Amino acid sequence: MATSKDVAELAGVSQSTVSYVMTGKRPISAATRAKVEAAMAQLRFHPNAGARALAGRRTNVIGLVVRLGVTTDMAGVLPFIDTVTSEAAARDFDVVLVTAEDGTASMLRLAGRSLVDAIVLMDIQAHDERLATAATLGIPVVLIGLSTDNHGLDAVDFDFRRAGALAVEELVASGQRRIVVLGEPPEVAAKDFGFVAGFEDGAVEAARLAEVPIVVLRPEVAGWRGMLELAPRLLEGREDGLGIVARTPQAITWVQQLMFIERLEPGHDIALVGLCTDALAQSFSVPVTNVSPEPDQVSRVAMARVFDLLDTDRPAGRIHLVPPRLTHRETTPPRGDR
Amino acid sequence: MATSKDVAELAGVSQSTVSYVMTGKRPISAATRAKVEAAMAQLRFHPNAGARALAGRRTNVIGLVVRLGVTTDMAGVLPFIDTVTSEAAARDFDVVLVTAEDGTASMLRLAGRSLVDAIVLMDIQAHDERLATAATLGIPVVLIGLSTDNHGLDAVDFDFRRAGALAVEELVASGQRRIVVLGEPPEVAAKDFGFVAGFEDGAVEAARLAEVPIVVLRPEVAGWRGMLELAPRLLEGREDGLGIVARTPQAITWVQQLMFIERLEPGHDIALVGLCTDALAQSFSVPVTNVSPEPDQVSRVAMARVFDLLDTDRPAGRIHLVPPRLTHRETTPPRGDR
DNA sequence: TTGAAAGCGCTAACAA
DNA sequence: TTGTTAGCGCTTTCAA
Repeated sequence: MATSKDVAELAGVSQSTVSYVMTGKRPISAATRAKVEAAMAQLRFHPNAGARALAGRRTNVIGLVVRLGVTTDMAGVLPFIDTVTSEAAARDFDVVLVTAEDGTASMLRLAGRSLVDAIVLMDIQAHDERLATAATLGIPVVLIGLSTDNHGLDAVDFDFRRAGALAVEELVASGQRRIVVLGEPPEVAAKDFGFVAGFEDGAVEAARLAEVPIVVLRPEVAGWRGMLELAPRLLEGREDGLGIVARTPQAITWVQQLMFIERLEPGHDIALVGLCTDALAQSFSVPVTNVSPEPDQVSRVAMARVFDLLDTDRPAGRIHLVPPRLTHRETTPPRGDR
Repeated sequence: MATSKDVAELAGVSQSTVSYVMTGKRPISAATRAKVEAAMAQLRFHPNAGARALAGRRTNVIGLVVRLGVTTDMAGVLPFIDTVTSEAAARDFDVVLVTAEDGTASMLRLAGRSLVDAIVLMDIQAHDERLATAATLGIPVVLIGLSTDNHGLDAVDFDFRRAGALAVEELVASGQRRIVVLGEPPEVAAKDFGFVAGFEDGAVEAARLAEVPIVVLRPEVAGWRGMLELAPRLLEGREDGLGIVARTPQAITWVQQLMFIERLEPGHDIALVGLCTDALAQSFSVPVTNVSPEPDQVSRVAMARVFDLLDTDRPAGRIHLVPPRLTHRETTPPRGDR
């Protein structure tokens, strides 16, 4: 591998000039810059990351800490990971991905070894033991998700509360007189994710304001079994106009399947709003009216925060909520129907 | 952050001794080792990754190059990513994740900057432009997936051909007299993934050996629409005993939904074998007899190869195929039925 | 069994 | 606008 010294020699300049051409931290004449860049290209020069990190104090790597074990739905995390890496790449940063149940040790390692410049922490729980550690790392940390105590760290999240409200508002506006929210099975609810409660609270509050009865149903057991047990209570009172809010992709699938079995027509006999990405909403046999959790948007904002904290030395502790977006599809009647 | 020099001073030894305690590359007396380790703990010492990479020539980081854009199913990649990172962590390695459509530039960067010690390349296509570059990187590269020309690189893959055969064999053994393989919509087939052809070839070959008619059906358009158009041909001749092989999670869902609509009972009126993980197979309303693509196993073997190439200097170019595993569930009748 | 010292390849003062 | 030079924190000869 060619070094910056090689480049300097070939270009007939000093090594520091090569460095300044790369970093742009001091003015370089056009002629010199051209010579250096030609030499770099000719030698296929890449600056050694280790040396760079050692001398400057930037690694150009950020750490992404995810806990896949706890994550609600697998497919759901990927858009975050994807957007985080692309946003990083756009700034010439790389991403070290850590998948650990308890990321505490990993974070201490990443920061302690000066392997990364900043950390993005995902899957935040209402009571999250990792945050105390994260706050003492000495490098910027941005949370994707909210905790009851963010320990002064910047946080970005989807506005789940507003999302729950939006789903209910759509159902009410389309004429439904009874709302059911399909909640989490006990394993997930026990995980202490703030967004589950937030979504449900938002839904309940919106129903209260609209003076429409609402009930949150939670399967006793996971899987289709739990869904079947819930079916009678779920479909109860549907003659008056029933609106179902499904909080997960899995729940959407189940509701659609249940309606097939019962020969109920989505959007006519029963209205359904799901919380899922647009792509998924469109893939169902009957396209689902959905509230999108905007993973791309959330990740993009989180990365903007990261670079913000890296460039300027702003005070941290800000919270950014990404608003939900509802798209009307075939599982809800046109507004004002009935 | 404490440095190894600080540790050396506190322990009353030289800096090189501290280094040797960490690397274990020369014998250290028990007493000295104890002193040094105490000092390291007291100072919360973490060796600086950049300095280490610069002086030694190991970064203890491996690169994982994925192309999420092209990937067939999103949820399917996560187990690979998860296992790769865990296997790395077990060896005190970190993973830099790159998501790029064309990973060529990324690989050159990762290797050129000496950011990683080795690379794992995923989503290999039959004709994969990236492999020529990968082969000249000067660091170990292990492929997850097969190409027509592996360029002398080590490759690990699931045995899709055998998997296709296994699915058909199960259906034939359970008494089905006609086999339909539900293939890919045109966008995916066009991606030139060897595993699609491999799976289908394996299925066709097995049917030929068993002298059972087989047909591969490919939806014209993506989504449920394409599925509906296929329905008549799919269900054709089911009176004689029809066995369906669904190659993707999506296809399994569709087949189950179609059977619901047609009031056909899976495992009785029609037999179904799906290619998907055990976890997914169990989550369907009727648990699906499945062939598992064993992502954990594949990733584990791939990582073993990586460390093998890193430690010893073996010749590369080996191919490892992970055998499929079929689990009988409720969508196929007990063997010998009918 | 241990220490001293010379770099690894870059960045960033300090000079000119 | 450019060059000189002193490190960054580790690994690894070479000596003892």
